[in-house]
Amino acid sequence: MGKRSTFLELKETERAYRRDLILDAAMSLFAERPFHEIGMRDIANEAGISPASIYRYFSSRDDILAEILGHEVSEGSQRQQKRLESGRASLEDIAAGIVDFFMEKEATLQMLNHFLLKEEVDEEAKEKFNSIQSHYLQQFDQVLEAMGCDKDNVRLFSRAFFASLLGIIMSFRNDPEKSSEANKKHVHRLAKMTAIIFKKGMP
Amino acid sequence: MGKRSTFLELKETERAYRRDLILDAAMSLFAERPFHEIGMRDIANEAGISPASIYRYFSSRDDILAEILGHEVSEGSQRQQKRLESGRASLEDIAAGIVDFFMEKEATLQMLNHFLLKEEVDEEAKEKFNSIQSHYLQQFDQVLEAMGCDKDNVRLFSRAFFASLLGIIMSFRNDPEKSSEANKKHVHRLAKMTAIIFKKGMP
DNA sequence: TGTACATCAGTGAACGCGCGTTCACTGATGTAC
DNA sequence: TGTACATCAGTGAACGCGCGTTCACTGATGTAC
Repeated sequence: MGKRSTFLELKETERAYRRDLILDAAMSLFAERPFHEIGMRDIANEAGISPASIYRYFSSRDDILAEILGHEVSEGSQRQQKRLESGRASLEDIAAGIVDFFMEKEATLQMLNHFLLKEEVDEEAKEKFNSIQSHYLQQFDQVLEAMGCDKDNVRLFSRAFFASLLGIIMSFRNDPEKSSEANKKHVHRLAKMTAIIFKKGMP
Repeated sequence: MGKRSTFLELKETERAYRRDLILDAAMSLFAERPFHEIGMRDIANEAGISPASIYRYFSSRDDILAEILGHEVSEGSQRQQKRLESGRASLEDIAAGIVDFFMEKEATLQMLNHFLLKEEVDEEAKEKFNSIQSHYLQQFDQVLEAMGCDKDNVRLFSRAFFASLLGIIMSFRNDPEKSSEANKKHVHRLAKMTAIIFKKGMP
């Protein structure tokens, strides 16, 4: 049985590896273009396989989106941790990090939005998204605790703060009357101000 | 020439009236169902005309959306003004009003989002949206000024505040693990807390 | 060593549906002379 | 009073396209005996 399980494991490893190849292909596309424009055929093409093959590894498009969002969020989380450990991390820095993250990853923002707004997402993907969200928010609680927020009230506070930043990014990231540089600056300014305000009001 | 212009005016009035009928039909649909589910055929049907006819009055679906959003926003604005004039209007009350407004009008929230996120909107609709947005934000500046916000710094502050509320509503309005009542309560709590924090930090 | 069978990655082509928009046309009403 | 013409609301049907997903199949690899 030892040998047999090794074979099986190998198979699973290979399978997981191919799965990742598809995800990588998709992620590299999403890094370039808005996510509405990227279909299963594009992903398949980029990965060098046929569209039908994707469904051997993922149950739906939303499933892929959720998976990618998970990757991105966990990457963002790690950056946040590092910033925290490096010491230089006021609430403003945290906010600036979040802004940078999303301004750099338009597709990720759109995916987040997709799951926050759409209702006919398939169950599997929806659950993945919920778990990503609650996982991240919990981690964010800890970040704020580490910044000195009162432990008993951190939950509400951190959710309000995070969602506020998200709203600011979504609302002002793309004002067509300004250049993209100017927009970035504007969002940063708003985020900084908000961070300062929240810091003053931190429980 | 007096008579002729009267005829023309009459015609235009009738035309505007028919236009409004279409908008009313659309609005009553959007009040019931999420806006992704409502197509031109549905609107035409509700208005009792053919889909093709709609294009005699509107240049595109986005055009209708922008128009409706305009109506809704101006209604919301009026409510806000009344609340302000009635005296009972702390920053918390303003926030609660905004939350109520959007929680009651899911489709409006989705339209707002649609214009904030999509990029291939036709020019006419885009311009309408921009004008609605900047108009509302300006009005919101005045509201905050009336609450005692420093005139020189009100712009940034009011934008940050409004976008924060929007982010909170979008993020937590629809947590599938809670009932819709519980979600509403949760959003209200977050909004209230945010309002208090912003009040403390008001320039 | 050989044969029958199971498993599974991979695929080209098609399914199915939705949906915004346009086309070519009809019919009613008003205008010019 | 009548005729020719312009204007415009309104329409049924079709266009055109996108796109997620499934189907029926092939081919390679491993397993059982």
